Amino acid sequence: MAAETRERILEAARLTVQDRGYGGLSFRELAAEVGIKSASIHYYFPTKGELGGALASRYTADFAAYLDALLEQELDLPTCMARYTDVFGNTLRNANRICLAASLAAELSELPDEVRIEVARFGRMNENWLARALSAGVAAEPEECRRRARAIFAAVTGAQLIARARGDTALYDEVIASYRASGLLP
Amino acid sequence: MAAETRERILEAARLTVQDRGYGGLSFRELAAEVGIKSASIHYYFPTKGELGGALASRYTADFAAYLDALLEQELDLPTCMARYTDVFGNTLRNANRICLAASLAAELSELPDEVRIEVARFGRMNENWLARALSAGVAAEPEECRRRARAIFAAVTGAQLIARARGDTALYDEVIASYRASGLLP
DNA sequence: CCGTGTCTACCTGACGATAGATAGTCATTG
DNA sequence: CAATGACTATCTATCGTCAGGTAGACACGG
Repeated sequence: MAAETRERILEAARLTVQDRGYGGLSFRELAAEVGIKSASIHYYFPTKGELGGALASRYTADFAAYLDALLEQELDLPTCMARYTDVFGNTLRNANRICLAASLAAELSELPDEVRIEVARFGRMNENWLARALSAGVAAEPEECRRRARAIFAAVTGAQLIARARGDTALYDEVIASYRASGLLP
Repeated sequence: MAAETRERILEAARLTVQDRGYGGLSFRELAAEVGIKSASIHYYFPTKGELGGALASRYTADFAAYLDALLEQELDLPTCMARYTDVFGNTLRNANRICLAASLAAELSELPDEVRIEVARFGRMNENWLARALSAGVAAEPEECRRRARAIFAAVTGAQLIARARGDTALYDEVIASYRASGLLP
């Protein structure tokens, strides 16, 4: 039970931000969900900015761990990409939530610096991973891989956002299929 | 000066939401920008939800008007698409703002119903327009046009979001170029 | 084995700031 | 005169934050 409360706070905070944004996250509501008092959250995270930073940092780390394990399976490129887009698809299907970084990016000017930095880090991490995955599959030049990686990350993020805005999860899969058909997605 | 204040409120509110999200919009700050008192805004928009709804509705209408005028110019398809992506690019270059609907979509669960409805309407409008533009240029079947239209709208939205998150406007143009190179964008 | 000190993991209670909202007032304009 | 458009003043709710307290666990010197 030691550091478990800290985990539960981070988990609950993540789910809230993915659904309602950084502004929709309040210490009191969060505390009620976890089953403690709001002041206790300050014990673990002195300020909201530190909570947001820890949250985003953790998110990137978890995401990266999953993706790296995926790359080690040495799947063929289309399957690997399908797994990648599935991560975002599952988030969407799971109570209509979007990528934490996308949620935060929309409110960028409202964020403390430490959170903003983490949002950018998440983007770079995805870009790096995608570039690696692409270069392993096709013999394209590094710069072309990087450009394509950015495009894929942006496109997948957008698909998630507009599918949710329309309240239709199936739209995500349809858009991803269209990306594949057009040649954007291997 | 009659209905002019109302316009100034809507304009200022739009800029704020595009930068800081719906939650970042407050009556007091907005009033200060316009040069009136917060109570006076309630005269025009009794609740925040009504302000948000009017704002999003106006945004969609203005956007649609511009796009329809674009279509009437009967440009070739690549040029037409370039004009379309330029709209989002200009928004981004203009003080690092994103599409109003994308900003709102990220906070979807925080929005009053009337605003949520308008966000979905904006998406449908873009999809409809893009489908029309595509069908005028290439002899593709209607359903294929629609799917492609959705994909383009999603991809462009995503490009805007991640370019801002990374704090690099040039990233948007690069991603758009990559969409074109991969075949997603005509 | 007892007492003292320190640490963890919370809690109570309150702070000032700010949020959206409203009732009532008043000057200007047609 | 009556409608319009803005005002003052205030309400209640909620926000992040903080000072300070407490119950229990653990270590250690005598």
